[in-house]
Amino acid sequence: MSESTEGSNNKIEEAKNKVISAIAETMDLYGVTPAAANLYATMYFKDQMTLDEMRTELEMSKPSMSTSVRKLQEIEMVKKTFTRGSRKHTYIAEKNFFRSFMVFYCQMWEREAKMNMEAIKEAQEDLIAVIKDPTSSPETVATAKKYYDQLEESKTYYNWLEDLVASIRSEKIFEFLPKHKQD
Amino acid sequence: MSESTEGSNNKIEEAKNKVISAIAETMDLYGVTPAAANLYATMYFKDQMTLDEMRTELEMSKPSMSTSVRKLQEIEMVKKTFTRGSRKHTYIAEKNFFRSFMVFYCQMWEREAKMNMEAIKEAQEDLIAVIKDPTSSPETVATAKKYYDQLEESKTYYNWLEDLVASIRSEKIFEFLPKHKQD
DNA sequence: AAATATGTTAAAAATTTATTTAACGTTTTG
DNA sequence: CAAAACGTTAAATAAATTTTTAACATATTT
Repeated sequence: MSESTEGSNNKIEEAKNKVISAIAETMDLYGVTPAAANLYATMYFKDQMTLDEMRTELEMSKPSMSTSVRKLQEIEMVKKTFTRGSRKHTYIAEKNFFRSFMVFYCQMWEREAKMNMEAIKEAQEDLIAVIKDPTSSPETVATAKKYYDQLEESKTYYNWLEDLVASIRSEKIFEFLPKHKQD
Repeated sequence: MSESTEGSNNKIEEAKNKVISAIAETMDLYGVTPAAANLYATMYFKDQMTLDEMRTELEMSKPSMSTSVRKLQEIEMVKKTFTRGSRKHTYIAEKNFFRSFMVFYCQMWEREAKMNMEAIKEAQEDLIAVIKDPTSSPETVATAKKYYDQLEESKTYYNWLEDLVASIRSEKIFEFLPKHKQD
């Protein structure tokens, strides 16, 4: 290879590294480990990778790569692919950020809505019992009512969150907010 | 206080605790410390609190409360209020989850879009230089073009994220996805 | 002005999380 | 069937984060 083409190749690596760093840094905030974040960002520029390639490329241990790739599969940012002829498992990165967004946030929000709604329902049942209890003092009943109403009010938010999830899953959101190029 | 009203009050505490636990647990995933998560969830059922009340209620150190409350102020889930007559600072929790959602995600997504767009722009400049460089081999040029196109494609996503942020900030999103009760 | 109240910063300790090394279980190859 | 390849699990180490204790700065009261 000529020396100047080697320079061009280095420049390509440099360009990739800038994007890899940025992706990995923002992924940190998504609750994945640095290893997983770096791994995904690296795979974003690869067609497919095996565990051994991962650990060579990132200079990390194999179990670390194994764990990271599993976590990435959970949030569907990486898929396992069958490669005939190879004993090694091969993995590819999901390169469509829209799909990653969908899976990640829908999972997260659904969990949040479900958990909190469950707790709210139980709490409201308790509060109703207090309100109906004839031995509760008027102040106690008033307090129970206040909290009941506050919780009732908050349901609006969780309903909305669930609607948001549904509109993303069904892709209806893209009718309201279309995908487009430019900038 | 009669014994049965005391029981009712305990029941109210129990009801609150269920919701506090659920909120705190989901907040963990939002990148705040357990102390901050518990603090917010506790404040959600209070009118206002001082640092000393916080540490009494959560049985934690004052610096921990001080740090937590500052973090919560950053993401605008807590505001400082002026209470005349009191030397102590008083804080109130933002109880409108819609507003918390807006501030938190808009901050997060804007940061992500900005950071990654910046990196993409720089990377694309590098890649164009490689493509234009007459000493680059045809394969190198092809590779550079491939990455350039991949990055160009991904811009669509970041543009969309920014549109999403704008539609949340302007509240236009609620025309598409209205807030409503029921369930 | 001294003593107290309030909140923050800095250093230390404790806890949690991430990563690695080592061991293990399968499967495959020679 | 023994040896090697591959991946995972478990225990140990390393690193990072969270929380606390202690010291400090500022303002307020007496």
